[in-house]
Amino acid sequence: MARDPSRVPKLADVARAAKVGNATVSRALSGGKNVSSDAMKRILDAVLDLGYQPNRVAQSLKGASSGIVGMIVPSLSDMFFSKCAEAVESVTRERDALLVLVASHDQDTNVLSSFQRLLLHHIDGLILVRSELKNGALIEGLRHSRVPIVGIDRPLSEIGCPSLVCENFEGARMATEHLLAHNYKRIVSVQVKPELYTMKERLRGYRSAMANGGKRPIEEIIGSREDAVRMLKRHLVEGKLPVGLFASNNLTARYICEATHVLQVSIPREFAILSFDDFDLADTLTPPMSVVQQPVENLGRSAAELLFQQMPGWMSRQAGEGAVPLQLSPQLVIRGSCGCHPQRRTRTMRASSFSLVTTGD
Amino acid sequence: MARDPSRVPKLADVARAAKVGNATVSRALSGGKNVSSDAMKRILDAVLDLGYQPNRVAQSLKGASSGIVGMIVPSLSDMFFSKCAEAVESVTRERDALLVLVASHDQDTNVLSSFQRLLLHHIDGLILVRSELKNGALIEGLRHSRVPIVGIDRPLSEIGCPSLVCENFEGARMATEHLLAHNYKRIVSVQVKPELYTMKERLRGYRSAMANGGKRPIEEIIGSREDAVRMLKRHLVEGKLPVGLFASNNLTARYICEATHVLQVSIPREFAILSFDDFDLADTLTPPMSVVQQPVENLGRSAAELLFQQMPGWMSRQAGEGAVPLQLSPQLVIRGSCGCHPQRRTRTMRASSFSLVTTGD
DNA sequence: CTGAAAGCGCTAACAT
DNA sequence: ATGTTAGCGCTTTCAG
Repeated sequence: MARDPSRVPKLADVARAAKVGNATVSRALSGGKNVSSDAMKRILDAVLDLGYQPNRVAQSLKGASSGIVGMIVPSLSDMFFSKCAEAVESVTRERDALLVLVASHDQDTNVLSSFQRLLLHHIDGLILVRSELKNGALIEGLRHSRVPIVGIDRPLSEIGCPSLVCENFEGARMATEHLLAHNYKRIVSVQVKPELYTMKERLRGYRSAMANGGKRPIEEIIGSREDAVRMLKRHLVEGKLPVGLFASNNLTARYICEATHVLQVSIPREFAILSFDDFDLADTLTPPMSVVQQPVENLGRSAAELLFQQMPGWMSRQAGEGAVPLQLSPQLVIRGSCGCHPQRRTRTMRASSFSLVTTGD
Repeated sequence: MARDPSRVPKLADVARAAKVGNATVSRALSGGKNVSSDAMKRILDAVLDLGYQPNRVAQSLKGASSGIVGMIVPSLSDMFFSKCAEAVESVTRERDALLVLVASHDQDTNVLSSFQRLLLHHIDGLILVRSELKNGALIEGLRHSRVPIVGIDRPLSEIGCPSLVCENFEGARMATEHLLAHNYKRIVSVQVKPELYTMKERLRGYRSAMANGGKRPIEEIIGSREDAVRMLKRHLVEGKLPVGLFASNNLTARYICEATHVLQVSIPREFAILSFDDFDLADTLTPPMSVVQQPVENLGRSAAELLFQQMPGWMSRQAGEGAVPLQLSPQLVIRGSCGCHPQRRTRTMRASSFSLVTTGD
């Protein structure tokens, strides 16, 4: 029978009901060390009876953990980031923590101000996604931060923090090799934001594969659908063999798709495409888009789990369950746009193992 | 010259530096009422000098606002919701508040537990997206909540809170009328989660238009791509006229797209499609998908602004700037899948005004 | 094992 | 206009 209707029970109420001191309740509820089993029982009863839940604000003012995790992403509406965020959110929810999401729009100044804002709220940890870390003040601020930080999509060596990234180099190399196997006249790397870490790595992978194949790398940078149209026009080729395009991420792929649509050119007859990053409807395009698929869900979950391991007072699931690997393998998913015979079955390949998998119907 | 390196300055530090009492600093920083311009100046100097920023945790413990807004969405990785969230986040960021995002996965129990968790963190307000509100305990909890709540995508009449929704009925009616104008043999409504408020409204709109057109409504419910395949097979028609499909949301449209792809049927030769909800790549499909576009960004921003208006201590931008309209008009965007001649230019129509707009190439 | 008491940093009376 | 003081609800010494 719960006591008072409208009032939120506080720790002191529990103490009174259990006929013990405040301190004993506090101890009982956090670890239960130094509490007689008798007192413990009465306290637990009172907690249940009153429906008591500790006030997190008071807890965090006192210096204990706040139960709030921050996450800074470039954008919430990009599928890659929102899937990451969703994975992180599910971990925080499992642990009864809260996730604060902030969009940086790829601006260091936003990252810095958001970070400070988060600190004022006593966050317990931060997940930083694809932040460029150019700004000196930002780097200093992060480096001396007392809250643990885990990165995603880019190493955080500048600030000495762990980060979860996909094997971008391998993925790009694998993709390029696949295109090479098709014997296209030329194979072009197309990127949208070449300054990003991931883009540089993927470019390295592309170059490496091209060098191995004895081909001259051709590298394009676009920033809009219109750019993509101009770029495609330049590469419209007389010969029979189509051009192979390696799109470095989903945005690039989207621009190219839109451009091929505008130009009414045929895929993969005139242009073959293979893209980094999977996306909605990729397998419904005509032809379905072959992609290098990142383990997005896994990146998010692992980052969150690693973060919790580093947050004092949030001991990991099974303590010492093992280190989280910081590099995750992408998969090559062949669907048709690369020029492969459009079959019903999708072929899949993992970067590290190179095993060939076949997925259902 | 900032004082101490590693220590975060507190209000008392400012007071000391400015040679005034704590209370004066507090007053100066919140409204600046009852502070001599002389003291004010010294305080501001000290604040700048020390780089002081008020500790939000202490503020919220004291009972003032916490600067945290909660938002419960069914999913973070669905474009509709993540775009909403992004709009809300940009408003909270403008106001120096933080946005906590929680995924409910359409489960009332999750909504309830998340709501309680949010309350323990003293959130200032809540945005509730498409919650079904079946659970009695949830309704009670929300109704008696002392924090303002604003809904999105579904009215919140059960708990007496305002909500921003799209004119679903009008949008669906408009879409169906458009399909009717094509004179298809039959026009079928397809839905994925008929129990949702939006789906019911859209069904009403569909029925209304069908009744007006003197046609018998045909209503399908699917839950997967396989369902869509079976559904399409059933409707494969002998005659020349294709079947017109009204997909009630983007997920429905996706299933149908995948199904047409599997069945290798031609759009809009055999099946014409018009979908509620726009989505990435909709205009890159073959043929591009005609859709009823919701003003997602606007829904999010308006909901957030309305919420801030209701949060004590966060007076709205220009006080009394006017009431936020709770109904927003969707737009009909014709791209080709409905059977219209695939033109370069996209035709657009707003639900309320029915003006015909033409958007550039 | 337990409880009394001192804050965490801030705000809001209540004096002055 | 300004300073003093009493908490907000909790954790944590520190004596019993």
